[in-house]
Amino acid sequence: MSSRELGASLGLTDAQIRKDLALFGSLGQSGRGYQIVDVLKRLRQMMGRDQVWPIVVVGIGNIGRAITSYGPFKREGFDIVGVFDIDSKVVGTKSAGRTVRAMSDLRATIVEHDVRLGVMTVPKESAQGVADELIAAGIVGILNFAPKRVSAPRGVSIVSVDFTVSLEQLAFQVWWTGHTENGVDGGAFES
Amino acid sequence: MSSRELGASLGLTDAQIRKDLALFGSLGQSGRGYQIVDVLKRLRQMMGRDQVWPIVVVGIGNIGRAITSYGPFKREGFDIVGVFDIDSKVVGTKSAGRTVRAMSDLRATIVEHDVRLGVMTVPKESAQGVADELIAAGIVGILNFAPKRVSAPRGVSIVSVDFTVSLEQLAFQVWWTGHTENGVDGGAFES
DNA sequence: CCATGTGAATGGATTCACAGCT
DNA sequence: AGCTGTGAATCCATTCACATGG
Repeated sequence: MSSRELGASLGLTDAQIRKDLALFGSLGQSGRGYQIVDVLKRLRQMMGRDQVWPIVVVGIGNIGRAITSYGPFKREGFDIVGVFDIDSKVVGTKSAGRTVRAMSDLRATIVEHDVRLGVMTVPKESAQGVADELIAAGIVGILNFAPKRVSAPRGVSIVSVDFTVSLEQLAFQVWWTGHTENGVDGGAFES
Repeated sequence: MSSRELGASLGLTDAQIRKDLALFGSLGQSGRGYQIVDVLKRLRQMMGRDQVWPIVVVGIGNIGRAITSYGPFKREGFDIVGVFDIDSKVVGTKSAGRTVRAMSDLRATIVEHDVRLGVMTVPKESAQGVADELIAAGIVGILNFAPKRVSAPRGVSIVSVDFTVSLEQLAFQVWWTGHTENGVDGGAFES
């Protein structure tokens, strides 16, 4: 596939594609374009995406259940090795086939599976406390769904998902489109 | 508050803050800084965020329920005026105090409340179909939670939330941090 | 001939630095 | 003095354009 084709399907110019890919070495063949399967493999290797990441999910409310039953994670190399909740009424029940365990089991699971990533779907009141527990147990990356900033020591990454921000982004695009008759350039991920 | 303080708390330079705010007019006072409450009010007005957006939610599974019970939407000016599902077993039940309605009621609700935004939390198989229904009923912005690209005609905005992307972002940050001993600059939304 | 990889040119955004206001 | 708003300088990403390789 040529950089032109690749770019067209991603909404980028051919030069952009070449410049970016060239950063990772000479992945194409002059006159022939890119062997995309090989390129993907190379990129995945070089960006640490050729491994399976074990993850834990803490907080089995609506979002927690949605996460545990979310198929695409597996295919993208994420393996849920434990789901946890504080609430003793929830502990012992099943979520997407997995038994919910008590927080007291957290550390053992993390150590056993060498887990580095945790998904946190808890109420905002518990967010910082649970984050601290995760970090104390050895987690170095947290995907946070609570609408609350969580602080963590250097060396621990936090990525937050805030539905409100996404909805605001959408409202702005709609407003702007109606306001100017010009669409918003959503970039590569517009749809 | 001065541009320096504002910048520090957002991870930006003072010059950046001043340049950006100046785009919207002279919102600060020389020698005194910015009156943030006023500035926020001005910005909200100028960016169409001083109105309440009625929204509908389609698909009352785990994510749909999470959305309907998500408090911050209300505070940020989004008002859920209807929740819908295809499944007749779900129709008539309650989600966060709201009765789930049949898809046949969708258009009437949208017209009645002049709804322009829809949140779509349906399986990926139904995503395009439901999107088409929403658009046909007059929706011009869709927040899509299905792990599937949805196409829409010009003039309709789509914002997709893909948990996998967020988790990949996190995994990359963690990997990069461990790989280089340098943290990743997460920008303004790092935590 | 076709398409990459890459220096050079371009353009837009960030930073500098300071006149002017409080 | 403290701080804004803004031209000028600087930086950096994108685009251009072409020498080189298949």
